[in-house]
Amino acid sequence: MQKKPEAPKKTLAAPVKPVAQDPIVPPKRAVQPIQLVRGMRDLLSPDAAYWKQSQDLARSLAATYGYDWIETPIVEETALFIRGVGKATDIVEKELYSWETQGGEHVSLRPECTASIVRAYIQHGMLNLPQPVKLWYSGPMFRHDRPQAGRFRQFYQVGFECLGEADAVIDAQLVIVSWNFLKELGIDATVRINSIGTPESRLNYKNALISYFRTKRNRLSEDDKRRLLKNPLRLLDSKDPNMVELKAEAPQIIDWLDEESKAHFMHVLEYLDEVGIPYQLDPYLVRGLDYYTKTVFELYANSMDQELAQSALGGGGRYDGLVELLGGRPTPAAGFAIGLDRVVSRLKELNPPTESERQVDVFLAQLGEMGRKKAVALFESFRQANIPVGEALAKASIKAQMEMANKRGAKYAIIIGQKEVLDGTAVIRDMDSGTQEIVDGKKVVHEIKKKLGLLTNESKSAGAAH
RNA sequence: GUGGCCAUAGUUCAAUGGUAGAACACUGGUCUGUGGCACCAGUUACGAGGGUUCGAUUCCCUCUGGCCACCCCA
Repeated sequence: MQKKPEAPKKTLAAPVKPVAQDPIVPPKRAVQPIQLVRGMRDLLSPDAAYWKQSQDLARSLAATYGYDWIETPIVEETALFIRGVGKATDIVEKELYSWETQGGEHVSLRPECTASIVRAYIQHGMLNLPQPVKLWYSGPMFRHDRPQAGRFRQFYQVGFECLGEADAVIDAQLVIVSWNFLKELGIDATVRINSIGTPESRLNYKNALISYFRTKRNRLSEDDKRRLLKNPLRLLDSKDPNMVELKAEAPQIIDWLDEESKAHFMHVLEYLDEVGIPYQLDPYLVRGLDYYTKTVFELYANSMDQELAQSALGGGGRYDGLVELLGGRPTPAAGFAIGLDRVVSRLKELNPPTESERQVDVFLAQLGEMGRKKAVALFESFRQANIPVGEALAKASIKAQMEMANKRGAKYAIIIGQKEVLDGTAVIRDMDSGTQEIVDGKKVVHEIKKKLGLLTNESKSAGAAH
């Protein structure tokens, strides 16, 4: 190859008159590629196995623990979340995707699913079903938060909710299920658990906390002063080093629980002890949603190297007041949700993806137009026989096809060229040994079945009778 | 939402005030009858807009997106 292009380029360039009538320079690209919307992402095929693994496990746990499938809409009336999650929470205050529809409805993308489940429970009269009603869900949630690793604006949760039963054993079993979920995926996690009592006892505690911190007001950071006014419970998980000291002296919620909540919490812990679930009592654990009562818990990944910021994998608790708050009859309930995005990234770290691309046992290679035609038909025969076969029908070179066969880990390559078509045969190549045999073209599927050990005794004789 | 760092081929990374290279990947060839090797060739990028400048991918501003910390949580 000479450098011929030089000349034509110049001759082409010369006659172009710099008319410059249109100042718009032809763009390098026809159109600009469009970026992802902030905080959104594509889930791609190489990760499919991890998603499937966790979703399958959720499904099977649901079956064994007796949870029924439910899927609620992604869009709900905004009021559901304002009432359900709580007006003063971060989720509602600054993370809600809300808009007004053409019809004037005020709707939002769900930031979590519990409120929707409760709405469905009320709406479908599930209180008439045998109690408790146990439901599980899996799907995308949306929060307009600042994205970071492990934090997306559309993220996926799988959750279990148990409505209509107040007993502490429910709380315990929910912790057990969520723990088992992570455990069976091979994720080492810690349960942190606490009780925040009834709304009344919590209010008393809140007041005690406020008066305690008021006396230390001058030692609080601006941030913490704001929290003291807005959500004093949040002061407890402040990371300000100053707070560690102040916290130690602060009243603890445990001491402010009513007798019933205290007993309830003790029962929950006893059940957990019985099953041997490791947990940490965390007197500072208060969840960011208003609806929780009594038991609250969170699951954290135990990271091996450095402490990851986004290590919260899930959480849940009891929400005895929520059904009533959303217009149903007073109904006790509890549940949890686990963040699949973080679980999947954890799984991926734990079991790095293997190099294996789409593996097939058999690869079908063809040569020449006649061979290709035959191969198209033969591929269909394999499909009917339910045997996955790789192909590159659009490729002409046998070499390229053999490369592909190798890349996809095929044990056998079937080769059909001009010659085979004329003879009514096919070549089967053993990719490991490199040996080849010529078989009757009509029996290729049968031969491959035999080699792959897919023949039962019956089909063996059936194949022979053919 | 606040603050900081960052943005170059599909990916991981270079270089440069005079419009860009490598590796891997991809496509083709050596080789219309055979893969795991080798060699050769080729395609593909300065996130967007504005400013400074004779000239900007490089400097400045804005936007967009990513990462980190906070906030909060999954």
